[in-house]
This record gives sequence, C-alpha cells and structure tokens, in this order.
Amino acid sequence: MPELPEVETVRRGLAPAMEGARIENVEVRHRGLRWPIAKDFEKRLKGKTVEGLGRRAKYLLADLSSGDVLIMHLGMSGSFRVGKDAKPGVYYHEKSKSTAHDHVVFHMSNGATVTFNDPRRFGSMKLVPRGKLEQEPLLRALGPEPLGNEFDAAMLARACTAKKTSLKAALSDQRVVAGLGNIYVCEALYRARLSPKRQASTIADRNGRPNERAVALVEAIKLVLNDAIKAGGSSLRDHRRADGSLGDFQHNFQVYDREGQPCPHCKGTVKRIVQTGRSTFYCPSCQK
DNA sequence: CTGTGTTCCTGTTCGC
DNA sequence: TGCGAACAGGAACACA
Repeated sequence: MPELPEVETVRRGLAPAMEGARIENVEVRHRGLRWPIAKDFEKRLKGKTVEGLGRRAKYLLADLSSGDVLIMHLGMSGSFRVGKDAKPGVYYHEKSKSTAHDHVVFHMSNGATVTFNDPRRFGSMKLVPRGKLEQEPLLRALGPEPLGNEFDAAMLARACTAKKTSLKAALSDQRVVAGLGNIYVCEALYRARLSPKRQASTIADRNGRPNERAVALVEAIKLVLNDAIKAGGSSLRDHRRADGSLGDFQHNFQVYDREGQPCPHCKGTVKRIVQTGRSTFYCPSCQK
C-alpha cells in the first residue's frame, strides 16, 4: 500500500511516540521480513534514543543515539500502530484483537508501544551506521524527492528523455522520482491529462529540455501528493494511520480502482489496462 | 546498461 | 456457503 503520502503520514504519527524517547526493549516476533532481521538487531537498538524520525521516498529513517540509522520499509502491507502498556492501540484485525503479523514491537521509555504489523512480510528493517548511509544500496539509486524544490520539469524531462518506456513505467521507477507508487502515478497522470501509455521521452524535446507536458506533470505530482498528505493518506482495506484513524484520500481518487465509472471531467469511462504487470486506471478520452 | 517478467507472502474479493 | 482463481499499495533479482 504505502506510497509517499502514507509513509509521511506514518512518520508524523510515530514521531510523538518515538522522537526523544529511548528504546527500552525491542521484541522481534518474526525475523522473516523481506530480508531476515539481523541477529544483532535487538542489541543495537536496546537502550538507544531515537533522535529524529525522517523519511526518504518510501523509507522511514530513525536516527539513533548510537550513530546507527534504522531504515524501515512498509512493503505492500506493512503498518505501524502506537499503543500503551505493551499493547497496540489498534489491531490489524480489530474485531478479533489478533496480534498475528505483529512482527516487531518497540517499547519506548515514554510508555508508548510501537508495533510493526505486516501480513505479507514484504516490509523490511535494517540498521546502518549513519556514516555509511550515502553508500547504502537501498537508498543510493533513489531519484529526487518529488516534493523537494530541486524536483522540477527540467529534472523530470532529463530523467525521461532517454527512456524507452511508457510514462507509467517511468514514474513508477524510483530512480526517476522517488516515492510514487501505482496509485499516485495513475492519479498524477490523470491530473496532468497525460496518457499512461505515452512514451516517457515525449515530455522532453530533442535536447532533453522540458516541454509543457513535463511542466504539467510535475505540477500534478506535487499537487496530488500534497493533497494526499493533507488528507492523511489513502486507506485501502484495513490500512490506518499510526493512531488508528483512517486516511481520507481514497475518496479523492479520480481514476484509481474506478474501472467502468464515469470520468469526473468528461463523458468518458475510466478504463483499466495492465502495464508491466500492474493495473493502470485512466480516462482514454481526456488523457492523451 | 536497459527494459520486462518473476518472485517473495498472506488476505480479500469475485465468479461459479 | 464453499472453493479456487485472480488480484493487491513494492521492489530486488534474473534474464534477454
């Protein structure tokens, strides 16, 4: 699930429970995440203070007093919940109060409990010394932050000009721009009125300079991400914010998961196609 | 190097 | 209601 707006929402939800607090204890109940959680994981975390909680693309980065950085990724189905007294505030299965898939639990010095739940276990956690963060393979190849000032039409055009893929594939590529996923790529392309099937290189001229499509696309990306963050992200299925409340942005989807429904802006119908193995939703009559 | 398909895993939804 | 198939927000990896 979690794309940039959801991860940012998680970060904001976890910050009050984690920043400035010491990790009194950490329980790893299932080491088999995307990669096995390292053997020294608990030892390196116990007794350390979280000095700050940041985000890079879809990664959460917890700065620790030990000099390590805890890198966390939610994968497809990961979520965090903040609770007290060693209990999560909200359960993944709220009715059954099930703790299945609660793989990692942080017990903080302020009494907060931070629980990582991930049914599909595509998420990951990894400790890296702060000094080696720049060489970290997970982060190294990431493209620009889409909400940063440095991300503009010129930069996007430069990244797309040599691409031989569709716009959908290019925007999904974390090396081009970091943090978009299937939902927000579809939504940004819709807002920019650009077809997901259009060749990515057509947002640049022969010299790699941005054209009006690149300008519209960058504007649409920033707009949709900012709106989604304001709404607390999207809540599909059981997904919730760290405090258990639901994000609202799914109500603002214009095309995502709306196959067969009317386009909000023309008389067309939202269509679903498959590109590089993933569903794409778009309006063929207003996205060109 | 570039682009595409497969794979990890569990849960939900859909058609019969 | 049951039951198998299809599908789901990601991204590393193998391969052409």
